[in-house]
Amino acid sequence: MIKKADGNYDPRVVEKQVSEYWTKNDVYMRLKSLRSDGERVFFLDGPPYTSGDIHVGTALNKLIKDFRIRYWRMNGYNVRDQPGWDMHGLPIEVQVEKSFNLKSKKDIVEKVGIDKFVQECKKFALTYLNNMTGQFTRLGVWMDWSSPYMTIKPEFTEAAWSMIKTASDKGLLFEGERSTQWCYRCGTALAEAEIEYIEKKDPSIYLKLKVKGRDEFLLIWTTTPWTIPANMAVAVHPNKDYALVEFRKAGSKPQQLYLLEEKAEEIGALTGQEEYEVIRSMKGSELVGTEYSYPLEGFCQKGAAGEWSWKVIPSETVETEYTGLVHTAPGHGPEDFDLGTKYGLSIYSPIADDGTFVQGAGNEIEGRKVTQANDIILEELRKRELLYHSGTVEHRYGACWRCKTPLIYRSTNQWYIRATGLKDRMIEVINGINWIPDWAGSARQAEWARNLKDWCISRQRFWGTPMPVWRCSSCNETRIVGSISELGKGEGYIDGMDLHRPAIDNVTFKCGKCGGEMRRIPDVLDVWVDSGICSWASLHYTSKKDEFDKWWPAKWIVEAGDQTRGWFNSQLTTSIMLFDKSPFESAMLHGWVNDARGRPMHKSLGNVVDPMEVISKEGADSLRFYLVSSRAPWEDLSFQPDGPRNAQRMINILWNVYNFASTYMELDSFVPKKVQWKTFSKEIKLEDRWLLSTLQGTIAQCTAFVDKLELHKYCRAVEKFIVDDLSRWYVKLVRGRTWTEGPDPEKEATYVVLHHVLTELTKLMAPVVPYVSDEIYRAMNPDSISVHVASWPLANESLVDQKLETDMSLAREITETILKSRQETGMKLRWPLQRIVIKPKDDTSRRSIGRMLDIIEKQCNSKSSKLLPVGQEWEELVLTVVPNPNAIGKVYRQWSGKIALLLKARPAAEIIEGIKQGSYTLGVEGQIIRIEENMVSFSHTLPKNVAQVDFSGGTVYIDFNMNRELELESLAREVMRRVQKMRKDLGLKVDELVTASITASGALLESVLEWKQTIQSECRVSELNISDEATGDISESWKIDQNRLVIALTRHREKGEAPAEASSAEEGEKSDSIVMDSGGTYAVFEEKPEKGFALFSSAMQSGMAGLCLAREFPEKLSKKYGLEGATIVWLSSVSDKNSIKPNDLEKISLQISDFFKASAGIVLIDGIEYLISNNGFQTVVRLIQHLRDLSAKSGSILLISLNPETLSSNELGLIRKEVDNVF
RNA sequence: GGGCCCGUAGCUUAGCCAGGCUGGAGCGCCCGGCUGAUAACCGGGAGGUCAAGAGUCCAAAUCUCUUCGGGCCCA
Repeated sequence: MIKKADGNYDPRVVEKQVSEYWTKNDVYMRLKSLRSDGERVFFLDGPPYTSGDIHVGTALNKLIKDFRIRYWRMNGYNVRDQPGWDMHGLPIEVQVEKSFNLKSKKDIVEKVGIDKFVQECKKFALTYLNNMTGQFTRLGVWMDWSSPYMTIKPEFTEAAWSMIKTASDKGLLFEGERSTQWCYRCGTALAEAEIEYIEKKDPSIYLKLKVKGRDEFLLIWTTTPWTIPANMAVAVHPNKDYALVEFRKAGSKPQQLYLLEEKAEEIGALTGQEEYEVIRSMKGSELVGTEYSYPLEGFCQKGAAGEWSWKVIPSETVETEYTGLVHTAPGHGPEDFDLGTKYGLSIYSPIADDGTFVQGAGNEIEGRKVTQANDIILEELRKRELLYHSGTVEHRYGACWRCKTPLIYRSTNQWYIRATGLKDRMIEVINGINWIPDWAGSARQAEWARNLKDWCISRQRFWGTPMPVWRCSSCNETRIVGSISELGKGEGYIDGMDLHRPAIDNVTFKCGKCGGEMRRIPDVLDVWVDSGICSWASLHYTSKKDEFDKWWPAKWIVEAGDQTRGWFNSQLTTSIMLFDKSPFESAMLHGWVNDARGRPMHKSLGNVVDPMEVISKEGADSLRFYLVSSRAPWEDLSFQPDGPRNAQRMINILWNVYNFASTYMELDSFVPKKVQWKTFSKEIKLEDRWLLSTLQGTIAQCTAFVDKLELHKYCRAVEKFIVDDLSRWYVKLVRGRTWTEGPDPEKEATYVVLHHVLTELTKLMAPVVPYVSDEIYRAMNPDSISVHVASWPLANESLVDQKLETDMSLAREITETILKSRQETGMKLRWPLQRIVIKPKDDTSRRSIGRMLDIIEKQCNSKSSKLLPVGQEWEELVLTVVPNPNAIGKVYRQWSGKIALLLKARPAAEIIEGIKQGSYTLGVEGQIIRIEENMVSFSHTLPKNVAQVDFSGGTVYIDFNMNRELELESLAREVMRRVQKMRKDLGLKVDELVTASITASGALLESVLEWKQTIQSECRVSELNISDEATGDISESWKIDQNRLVIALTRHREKGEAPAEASSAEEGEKSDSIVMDSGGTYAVFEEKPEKGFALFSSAMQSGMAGLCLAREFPEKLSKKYGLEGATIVWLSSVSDKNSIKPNDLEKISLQISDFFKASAGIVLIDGIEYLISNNGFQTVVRLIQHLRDLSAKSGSILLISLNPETLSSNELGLIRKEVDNVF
């Protein structure tokens, strides 16, 4: 049976219950096994980094994945959904360093030791793995959390080694000295992907280099004075125009500088030069070979001399910026390096890995950090009068994305993958991938690939996959280890050993060339290697080739846009090297989640939104719906704090529909399975068919959107259906039907429809709001496991009725038009309209409106409605004749004015009729005047108090005229509304009875008298007094149409008067402490009615009369419980003068009400179960409701004893709601 | 400097690819309604030079070009 919704929508309660249900019933694993025979889909999770809590962006990422996986599964696929974790690398090292309070890389080795440090890193990664798993789970993400892939596992190490071995075999691995981006805080090289660009203020200096043997200078510009010691040359563009310019300024010696000719004025202005003169112009090429003096001669160590050292060299890459002469330090810049290599310059880089100048670099600077050296060097240059100008500049500068330290270029020995060699193939492969959206691949990824650089994969750190390179200490021979079994051949290998540092460093090999000892080089791998190989490492590629063959490559991956240079790139590179193809068939991009103003979330900005906090307030479903619905997945999102709350509102509307449906389904014990669709097809009304049709359209739309991954559009279609179609229209239309008591086919048809719609709808919503959809789905389908096990709904074409949808939308339009007009007129919906008259513009409209007339009438609260035939005017319109004096005057000059007057006085219809017949005649001064068609026109005027409004299919006339009857009814509704409002203000239960006292005058009084019965029943007023001076617990007065209205309400019980619950709880279970107030209704849940009878007899002892209904034979009972003086009625089918048949509820009701009328007393009903099994649960509940009202009115006590085992917990709950207390 | 994305109401956005009714929503604001789904909900209103300009076209938020502004990535 369907159970009523548990109160209002509280996501916290719902999500807790649902997730407990999932866990308890192992729903996820059951789903997986149900799909195990389905077509295989390899979904590959991009591994998040285990170093903290999940971010809203991470949440969005997993949501999209979860959505698609659920959708696949609903379509029968067997999805490989292993989540992954990226667990090595600098961020964790940095945090662990902090936890040990370490200042530098050296400290790790010296103060803590690599072993302990690495252990701590591992612990850290695992801790956060657990933490984040919990958070993703709470978000409702269903992936295989019990067996994720982790980049720290041996299979990853082995896969990485095997990849590097292959790269080496293919000649794509090389070691080389290059100028690389270096983080001196972390003491390691970084790859392109690891650089974050920041705005940084730096020195901006113009330096004069003296041309040998002349009093002329080359003017160069740089932001890094600390690289001047390593200066080896000056580069110029061979084809650009340069000049030797003399600058003059009063009080200073003129100076002659080489620079770009076009920059002369600008550069002169920098130092306030008064005039400048171009001495000589030349192309850059003419400057090539010019020799200059090393500017810091004697101050610091300089690089080794070569043919081109400290000379001008040509370079096509020089741009026309600043002076156009570029300071070249091959040890400190990639382009400088390239130039240096080309011209045989010394790759001089006197900087140690911690960013200090090495010993011997020069007395003043050795041991100093590069940043400190800047000032010292500048000072020295100033002394030497070589500084033309010194200022500052703000520019984009690379920083370590882990620790934010600005990077330096430093030439070091690193290992590279020759990605440049893969460029062309990579672009081909990219073009073969299905990118969502298109431009992610064709524009972005391809663009990245075109600028591909060799990939520096070595890192001088500790927590990472070790580089599989061993090197002979005597002959330098290297060996690349490609597998664990190969490692096993080494000295010091222990079976199953941890493959991390420092253990791995103890494994040595004997050099095959010279017999010396080969030791591993201390580097670890870039973490992007770990994630770059995960598509096959997670499949245990090196040991289980069959798994690889079964799944690889992945069907689809989805990550944020920044992965173009990150994970997309690393995967493509490794995979093309090994397999010459992409490891994924399709890749989707998703946007960033920024703050409300569109700025990225940063701890420093204090604008970070914690998804867990949102979930704890608004629930995971609301967060999910908001994130997915608010825009196209690939666009950035500005996270609005209101967003999840609005989503919750939408879910709440759905919940209200469910609440509405389930309330009545439960009352009527609706069992969906018993319903045969066909049985009800006759009872199904227009609105039912309309909703079913609309649902099919929604299903079709949603499916199309999801297939295109336009998830936002899918969400909007769902929302539109729920809010507009289901809640605002359908429920409104069928409300009336559900109020009918007793069995009623039309009502049941509503149940069938609502049940069907809620079932299909929750399936449709399952991927986005997994919690609430499962709750509602299972409530509607109590025998099913979960909505997530269900199949994705299929639009049923046979239920689609396009015509009906069109007609209904016309009906909605007319209704809205009328309601709007009511509002403009000030005619409340509560006031019934006399009638509406609709004039359709054509047959189509008329047919449409005709079938919808009932609906329109009801929704507009009109007593009647009329649909005119096409072309016919409403006969009640007042037709007015409008004479045309021009036309009349032409024929009957002198009588013109008189004719006009006469025409106006005649009935218009008569004139029309006459003209129709030929002409209309009238007599003027004895003459017959013929009125032709052109002499008159007609206009319609509306009758009094009638409004005319147009809509797309015609015109509607709304009769706002009131008559006495309508007015009285309207006023009565006004009174009822006010009573209800006061009830609400009093905080009464919906079904609680009150006494009312009303003061009214005039029509209002008449209305109250006329509608007294209705007011009482509608507002649950037990006694309604009309008095001159209404008084009660609360009273309020109004003025309605000049008539004063005072309503006073009196509660039957005050809140403070019913402390039974509280006191009994405090005092424990003692029955003598149980307090039953007169007027109350109570239940005793007990297996045998002992306590019930004890309470009953003690009430009688206190002087109350007693009536007892029981299944046991009265005499026996009386003896057993000592019930002397009580009236005992035997509930039995045996005819007896003291017995009532259990199915004769009327008689039972009568007997009890007679008893209550006689005097206040106590009634005990034992054997409620018996009545229920004979009459149905709902009927009995209604009886109890009726009796409790009577009991309240008479100040009696109603006591029910029942065995809780005979009812469901749900039914018990409903009983509980009907009584004041349960003992 | 280059590539890509974006610019629509106070805010968040739909519509743009495939040009065509009066540019739709939600939030907020103002006004009203409803009270047997109700600490809900519903209706109405105000609020738009569709970033700016030019072009194509019978017709441009939509296509083209230019400019401006924001973002991401690369130099």
